[in-house]
Amino acid sequence: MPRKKAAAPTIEGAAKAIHAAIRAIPKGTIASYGDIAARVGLPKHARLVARVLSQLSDPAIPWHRVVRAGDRIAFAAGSEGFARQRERLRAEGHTVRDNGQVIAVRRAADLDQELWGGFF
DNA sequence: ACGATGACGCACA
DNA sequence: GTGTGCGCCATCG
Repeated sequence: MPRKKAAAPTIEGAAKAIHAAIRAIPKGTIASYGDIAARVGLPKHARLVARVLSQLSDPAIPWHRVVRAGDRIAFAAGSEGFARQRERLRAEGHTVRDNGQVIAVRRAADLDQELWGGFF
């Protein structure tokens, strides 16, 4: 059978997987946009993840656990989104500086190593 | 088709 | 540590 050409990922097509990946971030843990994209098999699509979040409708999704590379809040310091995310992150035990830098208790990117690294 | 726009990421000065 | 530039890629006018 003729192989289907690789279609460009769309919000519609990727939203479900991205939602699931974000819901899977444990409480007290943060992950970057790039982490989420890679997790759903779409490396280099961090911006797609951002787009999904910007149009997020389901309030049950812990969007606040998703930060920019370098553990920085994506919103501009001083914006509403910034304030809300900072509140939520602090509520989960993280420290957030005024400039948006997050001193994370735990990062999803390091979770695997935490689970295995100490034993081998 | 083309250029502008993002809740992005990385290299470099 | 901060600012700037460029790559990336789906969307939109």
